[in-house]
Amino acid sequence: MAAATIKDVAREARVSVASVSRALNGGGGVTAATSARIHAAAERLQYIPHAAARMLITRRTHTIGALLPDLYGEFFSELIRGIDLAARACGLHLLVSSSHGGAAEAAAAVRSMQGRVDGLLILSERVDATFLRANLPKALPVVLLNSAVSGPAFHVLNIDNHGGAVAMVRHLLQAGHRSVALIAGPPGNFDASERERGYREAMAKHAPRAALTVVAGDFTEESGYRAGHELLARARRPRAVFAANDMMAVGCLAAFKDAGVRVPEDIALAGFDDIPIARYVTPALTTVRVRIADFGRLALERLADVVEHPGQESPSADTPGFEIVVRDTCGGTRPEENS
Amino acid sequence: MAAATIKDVAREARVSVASVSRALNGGGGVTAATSARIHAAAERLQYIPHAAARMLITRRTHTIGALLPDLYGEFFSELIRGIDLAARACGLHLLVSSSHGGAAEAAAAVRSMQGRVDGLLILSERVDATFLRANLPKALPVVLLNSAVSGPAFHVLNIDNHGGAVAMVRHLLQAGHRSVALIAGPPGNFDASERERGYREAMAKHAPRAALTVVAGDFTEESGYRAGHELLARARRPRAVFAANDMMAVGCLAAFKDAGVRVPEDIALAGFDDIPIARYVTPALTTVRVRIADFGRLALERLADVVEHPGQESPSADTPGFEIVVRDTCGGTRPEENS
DNA sequence: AGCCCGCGTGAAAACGTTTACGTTGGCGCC
DNA sequence: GGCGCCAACGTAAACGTTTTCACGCGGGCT
Repeated sequence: MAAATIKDVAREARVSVASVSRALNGGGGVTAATSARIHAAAERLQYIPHAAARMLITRRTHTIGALLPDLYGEFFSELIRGIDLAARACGLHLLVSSSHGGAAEAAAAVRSMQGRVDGLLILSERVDATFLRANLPKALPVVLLNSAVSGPAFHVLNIDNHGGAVAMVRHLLQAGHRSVALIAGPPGNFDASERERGYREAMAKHAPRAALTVVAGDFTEESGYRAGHELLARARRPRAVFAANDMMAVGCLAAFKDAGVRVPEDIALAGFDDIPIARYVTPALTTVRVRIADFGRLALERLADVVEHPGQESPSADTPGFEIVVRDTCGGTRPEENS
Repeated sequence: MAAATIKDVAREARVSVASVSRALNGGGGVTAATSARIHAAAERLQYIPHAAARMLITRRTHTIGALLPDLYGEFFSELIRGIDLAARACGLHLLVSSSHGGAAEAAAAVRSMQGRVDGLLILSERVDATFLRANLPKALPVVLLNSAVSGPAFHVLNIDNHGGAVAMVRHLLQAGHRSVALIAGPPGNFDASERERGYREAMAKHAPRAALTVVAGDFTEESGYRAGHELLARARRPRAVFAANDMMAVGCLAAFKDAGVRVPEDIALAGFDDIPIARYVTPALTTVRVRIADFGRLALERLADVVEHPGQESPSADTPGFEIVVRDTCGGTRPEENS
């Protein structure tokens, strides 16, 4: 038997479809008595409004789309978690679409989401302003995550890469380490460049006379391992190393272990992200934790706001908080761990 | 300017809307010439069919819903990844809905997905056969993941908990350890009970004279830690410990370390899941890896099949493969690591 | 030559909902 | 008591698509 429609409910409750719609959607204009009769009828028939029909007439899908490059690893797991939680809180559905390497794929994904979503959450390296303008109807609300595109045209939400890096480098310096080297992230990457900027800025401010040491990396464990060996081979070893993300720090730690260099006695080490593994390597990794789930939540709330009140003011620079999580790899004083 | 509709395209191409629909949906009955004209017009107007209208008339959403208990951690990250990949391959959208602790929440989630999806992928402890029958229109295709509900009524897809446990226990025994203890998972849990069943079966078969040792756990790191101490306090320490999941194994490892017990010299240890952390603890954890992404892929493909060909035969017992990943905690011979 | 078939096309119904607009009845007010 | 107004409710249009049906027409068959 096919699902009950609004007409069935109307017939059952001996009213018109209009009254059913009004009673069920709460928009007044219905006697308490009839409303009760309608609700009873709906309950009896197990009536569930047909979402598509409602979308069609309302032009609202109550769904937001999340466009991600790939959801491999803990970062995206946490991100989606935060987004999902917030979506549920806002009464919105979440349509995810990930794993598009190329711009063409991303374009196809965007296009296929047309009309299924009220707004779009986009986190992708490939996506820049021109791409967006080419592939998006400008009516569709969009919030960009961790994106280099700026300007008042789009809403952007970034992790505090810069602030976190500054805080960590300052922490290392204040722990007594004179020189801090950086293992950088991949060249084109926005997060990577922001973290490097933070490193340079903090060094310039708090250790203006120290030499800057930057070795290349690409956010992978292997690149961290290589970078670790490269640092050890240098004439003047740094006293501390700040890896632009945790995976590289883990690789670097392995390199130090293999070389018989003690951490943190011989050299201090810190990462960025606070992935779960950071807690379990030995010694446990000092890192900067960014509240990824909060990040996702903020992004969705912002998008929901834009969807609800279109044509509002230009983007505010909201960022989720971060914390320096001091564990065993950085030496110096060790405040309590904030779990 | 509002988005172009099929009528606009029809006017632009000087044909009727019916022909536009036919031309664009590929279902013959249109001259090559007119088809070309229609495609050109559609291109010119940037026409994108309105998804809701299509759903309404077609009764197909080209979307499948994934109902998960919570997407915290690597397991769900991988699972969604596999599902998403397969969904893209099948040309389906993915609507996720997670984080429903209670049955009431799950029911609400299911209800709100009504009409938005062609099928449902459900992974939830709370969901049993009666719940499903109460909350689902029986027309909606459903595939249950890792669920205890059996019978021909529903399609079920399970991880090979039993097989993995059997294989691991056998491996430990063949590595020369006489006695193997089990750190069990939470009592009501389906995965946990299946793994315990595998443990008992393998012990009965390969070490019928050995004593069975089972200590309680609940899949958390803390419970593993407690279990580790409990095992050490026993009069007769087992030679090997099989933890029903990796997190407990990690906790147990910490307990052994704290107690000065060497792994694997004094006691061997193995886990289940192969979470990323397993590789990074020292010594690296031997465990059984289940291909979670494959699991998600299989589940979605199965669901897509059911959606496409409804009323087919009862569920086949498809399960994703697993591998014993031998690392450093189990002693004995060490084959190559298969990464 | 007449007939029928099939192909290309158009008109219109249908999907289930919301909502603008009538229509009714009851009630207060003069 | 009549007039008008408001609340409650019904009617019907509209959303954008697919799909069924009918129509015209050209050509191959008998």
